[in-house]
Amino acid sequence: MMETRERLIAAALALLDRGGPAAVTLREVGRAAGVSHNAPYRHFADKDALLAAIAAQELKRQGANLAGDRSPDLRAMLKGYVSWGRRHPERFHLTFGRWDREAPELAEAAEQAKARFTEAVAAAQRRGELPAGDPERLGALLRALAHGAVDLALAGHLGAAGKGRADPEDLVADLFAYLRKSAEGG
Amino acid sequence: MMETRERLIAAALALLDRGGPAAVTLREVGRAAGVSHNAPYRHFADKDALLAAIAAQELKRQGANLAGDRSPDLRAMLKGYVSWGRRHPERFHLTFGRWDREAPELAEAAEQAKARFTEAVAAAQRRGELPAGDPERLGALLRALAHGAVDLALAGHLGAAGKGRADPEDLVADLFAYLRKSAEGG
DNA sequence: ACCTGAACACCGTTCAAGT
DNA sequence: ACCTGAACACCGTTCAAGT
Repeated sequence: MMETRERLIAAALALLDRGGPAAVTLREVGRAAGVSHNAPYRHFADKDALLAAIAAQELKRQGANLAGDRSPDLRAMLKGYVSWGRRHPERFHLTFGRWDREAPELAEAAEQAKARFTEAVAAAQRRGELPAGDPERLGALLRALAHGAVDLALAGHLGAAGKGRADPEDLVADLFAYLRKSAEGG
Repeated sequence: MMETRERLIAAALALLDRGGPAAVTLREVGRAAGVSHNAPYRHFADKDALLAAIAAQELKRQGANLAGDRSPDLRAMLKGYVSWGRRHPERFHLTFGRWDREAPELAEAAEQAKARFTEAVAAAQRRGELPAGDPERLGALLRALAHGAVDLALAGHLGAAGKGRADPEDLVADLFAYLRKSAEGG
């Protein structure tokens, strides 16, 4: 039997996916977890803390998916990020939205993910696929593009299907091509 | 004297800036506008429609700011977008967040802004500052980067001040540099 | 055409109390 | 240590009624 805390998180995650943070009512969470509507307060400070726990769990799962590979490929990491965001819009917005201090475990998970990503950028630079320079800053460029492309696509601001249509995957590939060309040209 | 509808939008905008969409309660909006808490329903279908009206107004204002210049500079447009987003986080999230059908005037304002931007991209291409190719797709790359950089910065995911720190403005400048180099190299 | 007061169903949160 | 039922203040929305 799952612990109450885990059941609460699982129930909240299902509600989040269905209708966003507004649909995550503690009453519905409690009902789905088989407890009263204020039992969550024994496990989380408030509703925001419950949502922060979901975000931390998503961040850790993404890290775990990549932990299998000894040195994960940069393109694979970005592809995974993009496809996860498009598959789970509400988790994407929650996880990479604003957290005011909230849970320290969230900040730690984010820091680890960033470090892994920066390492993959440095590896790609060594292979000559990316231009030289501070890998953290180049990594920020790649993360910002992937994040923005997914966010705009989810909001429908990237253009409808047809002529000028560009998927987030296309934009990431475009940026890689420009960066590689820039690296060779130097 | 402002029309009631305008006073409602102005009051809602002030509340949005202070505390996000959750702080925009129709009761508070009505109080600030000097009407009852359900008078807004005479002007907007519901709370979401009121928020959509704010988003449309912001989009139009951004367009009006650029309308002064006959052929607005691409860098200036992106700089304006970034600084607006950083100055008004709640408006940024609302305006470029998800709208489900909502108001048609919103989609129209967004379409106009995109067209103006694509034109500026094409002009920069003619000047040789950007590589050749579909201007709409290259524009999507630039918009996605600027949008993602602002969003990550607002959420605190771009790194704290210090070593690897990169502001959205820095990332936009980096991308321009890579693209120019890529254009020259070809 | 625009506005109001009362009412309804819902929500986050607190609290005294139970095991 | 964990959970419950009742209660409080708040919210979006509807409705009958007013000018």
